[in-house]
Amino acid sequence: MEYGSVMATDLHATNSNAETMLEGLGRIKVPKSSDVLAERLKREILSDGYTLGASLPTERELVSTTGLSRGSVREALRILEAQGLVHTRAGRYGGTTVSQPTADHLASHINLYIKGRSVTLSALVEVRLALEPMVAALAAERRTEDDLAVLRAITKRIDWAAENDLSAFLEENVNWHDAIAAASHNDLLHAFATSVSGLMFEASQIKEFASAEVRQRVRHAHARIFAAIEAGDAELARRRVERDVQAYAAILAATVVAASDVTMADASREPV
Amino acid sequence: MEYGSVMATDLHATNSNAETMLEGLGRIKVPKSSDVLAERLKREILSDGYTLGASLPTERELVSTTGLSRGSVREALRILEAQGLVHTRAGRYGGTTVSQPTADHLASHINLYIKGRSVTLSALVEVRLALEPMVAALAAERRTEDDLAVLRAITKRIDWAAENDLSAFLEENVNWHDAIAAASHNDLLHAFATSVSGLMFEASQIKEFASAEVRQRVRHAHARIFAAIEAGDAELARRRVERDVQAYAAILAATVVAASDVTMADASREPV
DNA sequence: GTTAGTCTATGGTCCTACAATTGACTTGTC
DNA sequence: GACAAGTCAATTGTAGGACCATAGACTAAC
Repeated sequence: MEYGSVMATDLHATNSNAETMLEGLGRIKVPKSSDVLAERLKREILSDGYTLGASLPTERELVSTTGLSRGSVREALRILEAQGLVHTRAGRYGGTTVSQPTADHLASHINLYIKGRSVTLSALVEVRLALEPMVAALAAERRTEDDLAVLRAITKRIDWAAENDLSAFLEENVNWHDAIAAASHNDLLHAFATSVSGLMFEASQIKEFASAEVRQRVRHAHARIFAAIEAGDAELARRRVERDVQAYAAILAATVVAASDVTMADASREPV
Repeated sequence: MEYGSVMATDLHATNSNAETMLEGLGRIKVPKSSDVLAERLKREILSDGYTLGASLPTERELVSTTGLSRGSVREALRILEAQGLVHTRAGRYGGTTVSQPTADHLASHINLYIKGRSVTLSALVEVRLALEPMVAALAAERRTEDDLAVLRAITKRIDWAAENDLSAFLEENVNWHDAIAAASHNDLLHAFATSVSGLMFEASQIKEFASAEVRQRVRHAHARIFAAIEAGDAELARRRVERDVQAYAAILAATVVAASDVTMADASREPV
């Protein structure tokens, strides 16, 4: 009862003034079906229950309930997967299940932003200067015995690598900072700090500025920071880290001719 | 020399020792073709030239060069699109072009992480306490006249909304913090600070704790912070923001019974 | 009871065909 | 000559079908 021939001139009605009767509506965007589905599923996952391991409908069920093709459904699922919201397994009793974005996932996107946008090294230093002191203060307040044990183990490896294996030294250095961030017991802060300082040290690597003197300094700074965290002195840890980061930034700026011009467009790591 | 039949009872090995000759290789994972392609393209986009607007090969070209099906190619492109690395347009002379992840994009992923992982409100406060003082200090050093003009305009709207429209008040409050972050002229810091404080105020909204007294306090704090930034006094701006954030956190903690137990699992906004 | 094989629902991949889109090109009209 | 309208063609968007690969559960055999 809705498609009388009378209405034939309604939609794509041959020219005439069909447009002028519509006022301000600018640039209508027609979303892709996969985007729409992805958005709807995301909404459901976030708002509703959908506890952690819960299963979404199978692809073929989604096809029949949404009326879309399987290809579109799969594209939507790839989007959700890229966002870290779902995980799919093949095989019987497989399917797509709800999952949580991991810290690595977030770090990967942060890295993409930094590299893609050519964020300057000096901007990175500023962010690090904001994050790391807080990380250290919280770590001092909350570190467990396990946290300390991990830090001691890393310190031992750093001591060895400092005189034997340069790239191992840099890698363990990243691990050290990661362990401190973990000891803060604040997931979000951990993810932020890790990806930022990870990229900083990556930049250090391509600049090859880790001279013997610098390595010595780093070890000394680590020892002082560790002591403050071990003692549970938040303010002391904060101040020492602040000094360390500033010193590191100064060295980096002195090594690189003009740090403010350096961007992060270099070799691509493999984060996710 | 290590797999005598004597050791046959090792794994679940009754039949033959075919496995034992292979040493440590655990759990072989077979990646999906779309993931492989997405990874390769991402690598090329990040490392190589591929200047901003550059065009990737068409879908059908990718099909013929990679040997994959068009469906797999499209899934790979959806992944890259979700990462903000490419943008596709239909039609002749359309295709997929290289783009940069936007700040909104990054903020969206941060929000997903926070909501998905049920980050606590107190953790959010800590991160904010790390970021905002630095934001204010940089803003004081670098703010342009335009930045100040924007802030003045927002302040005016806030003053009006504070006594007339509660939800507008909260929204403009977010805008105010966003404007400060923009004035820091550090993209990464801006993105971090905006999404974190955005979520904080979202939490405030569902707690409906913006009493008349709180609104008055907020306006007063804004005025003091603005004055410091306008004067270009970085240290003053830092201290004042620090105090403000702490005060805000205290009020929030007092309103909510136990702030450390509150998570960010509420209605889903629409970020990207 | 342990092993080996079979079953089957599910995702993974490929193929083909057509619809929708859109910028460039061509033609027409004044 | 300038502007409008229409045509064209390459490209993405979508649908539908077919088959392969995977992997947990079940069953049978030893």
